[in-house]
Amino acid sequence: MPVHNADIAAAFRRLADLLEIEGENPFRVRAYRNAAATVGGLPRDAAGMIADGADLSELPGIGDDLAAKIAEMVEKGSLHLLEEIETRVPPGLSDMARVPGLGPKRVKAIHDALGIDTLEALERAARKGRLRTLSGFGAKTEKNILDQLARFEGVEKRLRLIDAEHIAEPLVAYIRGIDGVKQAVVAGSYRRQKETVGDLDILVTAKDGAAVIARFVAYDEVGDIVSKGTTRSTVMLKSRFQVDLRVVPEVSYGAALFYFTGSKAHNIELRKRAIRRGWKLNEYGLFEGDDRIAGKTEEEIYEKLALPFIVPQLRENRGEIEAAEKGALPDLVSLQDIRGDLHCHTTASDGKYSIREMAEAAKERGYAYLGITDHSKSQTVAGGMSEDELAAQIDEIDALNEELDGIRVLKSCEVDILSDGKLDFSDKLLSRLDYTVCSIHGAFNLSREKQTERVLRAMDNPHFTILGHSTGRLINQRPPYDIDLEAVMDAARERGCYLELNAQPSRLDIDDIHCKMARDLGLKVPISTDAHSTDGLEMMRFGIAQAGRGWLEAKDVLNTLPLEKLLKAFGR
DNA sequence: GCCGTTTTCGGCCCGACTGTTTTCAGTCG
Repeated sequence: MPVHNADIAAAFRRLADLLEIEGENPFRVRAYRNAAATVGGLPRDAAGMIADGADLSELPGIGDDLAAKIAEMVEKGSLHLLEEIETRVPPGLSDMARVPGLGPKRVKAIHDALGIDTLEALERAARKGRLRTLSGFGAKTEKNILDQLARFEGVEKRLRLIDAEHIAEPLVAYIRGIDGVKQAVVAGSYRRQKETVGDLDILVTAKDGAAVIARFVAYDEVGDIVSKGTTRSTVMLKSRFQVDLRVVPEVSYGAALFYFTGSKAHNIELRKRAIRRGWKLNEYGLFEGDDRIAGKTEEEIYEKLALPFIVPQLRENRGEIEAAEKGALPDLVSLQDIRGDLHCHTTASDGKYSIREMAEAAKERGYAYLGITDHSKSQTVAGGMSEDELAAQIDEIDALNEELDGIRVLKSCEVDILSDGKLDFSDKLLSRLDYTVCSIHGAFNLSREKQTERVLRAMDNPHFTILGHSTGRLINQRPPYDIDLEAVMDAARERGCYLELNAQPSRLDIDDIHCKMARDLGLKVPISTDAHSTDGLEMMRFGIAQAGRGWLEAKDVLNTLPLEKLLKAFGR
């Protein structure tokens, strides 16, 4: 069974958990966690890199030992050290360590004293009041553990960025209305525009932190107050979504914004950079001894550290600091660069509006073109068109283009890729289109080899242009199907095809890491909304956010091209 | 386990809050 980066990262994370419970050197533990992040964020499968003779020890945080362990995983599909530790440390302990409030030390103490190694046994012991007999544990800790166990299931899910916005916007508006609040902004993964957000980190500047926090915890939606100090507070909303608030003085705004935006890995790199210069960087500023030499803005912190400003989307320690040093940071694509949308639906299949209405909405957004991509005949549940209906739609679009001014409607179709790799319409009909978006809507469970083969075969069809939502994942609902996107991208480049970045907040497919892979391969990425209504065109901004996280510049995005060049790129 | 502008050993990011202590350990972000 081929081993993928996610498997290697999971093994390293598990190893780190178990080593930590064993009381191993915390820096060794951190090395495994860092390595998990590095491998998980690689634009290519480590297996392929090794096959190509790459030296993985050149990767940041990967030395000879970890490179050898990655090779071992790739070769054998398992890790000897992990198996060995699992014979000493019961696997249930790593589950216990995931209970909020329980860390490696407490888990070890509970296991050593009471022999507990499952969540069930932990709950029984807490109910019987056995935990409080341990030194360092009291009645309150025991109750907290019980409370956490009660809500343990179903809590872990991260919210889609769009859902987080719906919580954050009214909350920030409320905080801005509190007396004495100067600035209030959401930092964290929300500001980095990650596809999902685990909690909200809100930064406030004000003189009297305690007063602000008193009002914050009184917000209507607050369920439980987890902690409440004079500078920070954590609450759990009634929706079980966590919000952290931090109050700092205005002079520290930039430093705090930097600190709470993260990512943690990016922050640590910059702190080390400060240390090398004999300084200290924390959420209050950049300090030389007791003197604050920067901190009011993020820009001055980067400047002092001899770096150009790095936008939040790039702050993942995935090469952005090295790029900044070399003056090679990407100038990220923005909404203003987009000239049109290449994937949307109308009443001809499962959309809500006519072609004309969609085209007018696109024109209002300042677009020069809009591709109409209704479903093909196999998509019966989504009102897929018959051959005759698509033929009629082609004529309708030709006539409409005669009438419309300032926007060109492109003739296309979201054509099903059948399970054998054939396309769902005849070549003769497809040849009348400006381009196609070809998508998988069924047979998700094929093996990686078969699924990849299926798409490559479809791509052999000369009328194949864009692969729609390339992995089929639905965030928090459905995992991606197993497919070798690297092979697909290579094939797409050879054949003049493209992989879509679907901007739907539940899809964002391809993801940031694969966007970067496409960029590295020189493969332009179309960013499309898959809109089923005029409002749906608005989702473009989520695609732009994901593209930025994948380092895409305007030149890397297909639909920044003006109409003539776009048609040329389609071979028309 | 990694790494080098104090470079092959001896460091490794930094601070707030809670609960248990009575000066601090554990956890979290």
